Amino acid sequence: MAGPGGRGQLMPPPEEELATKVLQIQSKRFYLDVKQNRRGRFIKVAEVGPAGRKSRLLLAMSTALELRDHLTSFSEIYASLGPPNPDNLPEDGKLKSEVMIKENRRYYLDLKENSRGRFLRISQTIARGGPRSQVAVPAQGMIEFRDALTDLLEEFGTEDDMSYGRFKGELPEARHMRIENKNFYFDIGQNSRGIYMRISEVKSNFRTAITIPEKSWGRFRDIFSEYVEKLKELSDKPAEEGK
DNA sequence: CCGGCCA
Repeated sequence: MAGPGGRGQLMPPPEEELATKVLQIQSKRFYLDVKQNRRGRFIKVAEVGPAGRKSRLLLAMSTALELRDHLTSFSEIYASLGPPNPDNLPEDGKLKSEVMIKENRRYYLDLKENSRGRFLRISQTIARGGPRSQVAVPAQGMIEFRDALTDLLEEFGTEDDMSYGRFKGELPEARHMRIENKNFYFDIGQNSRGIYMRISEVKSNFRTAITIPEKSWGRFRDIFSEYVEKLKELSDKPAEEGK
């Protein structure tokens, strides 16, 4: 019920709104809001359809940056596509797909085509089988959408948010590990001080994380191996008095 | 002038 970070409703988290951009793309309106709460800055994307139907999506700034970069390659692919041809569509209608993984959230980007035309579906899942929020951007509007994100990121992205670019695509992918009832997430990131690994431990409504600079990974590894050896010695040794 | 969706 309570999502990660939900700590009861005594004190609703103060949420500050920093900026809003409104895009009109064909019959739809998109609101891009930069907001900020205790957990940091994020962009809320809200889609309002012609009948007032709404759907929304939350993006951490670093995810927004990644999405911005994907939008560039999605629009290149879109531009290179010939006229719609129902005969040679893939089964699922997907012309190109990407997945972005951000801690316990997955974002699926799919350039799709149906009888109405082409569109980019951006959908977000929290845990497996969990709620799914999504927006569908008409393919014609991807560039406009990307430019709006770029503006917001340039103005409101912190140095850490924006520094991801240099190594993008070269840094190892995030990993996830489930051990008993704990989830561990490993994310490699980069900021002005260098590369780091963030290890998050996530339980139902609790999370903690540490950030380990890349320079020290070797020492961490040495300490781990040392402990692994020590424990092995202990368990190899027949039971007797300690020390 | 919409309208897209269960990994």
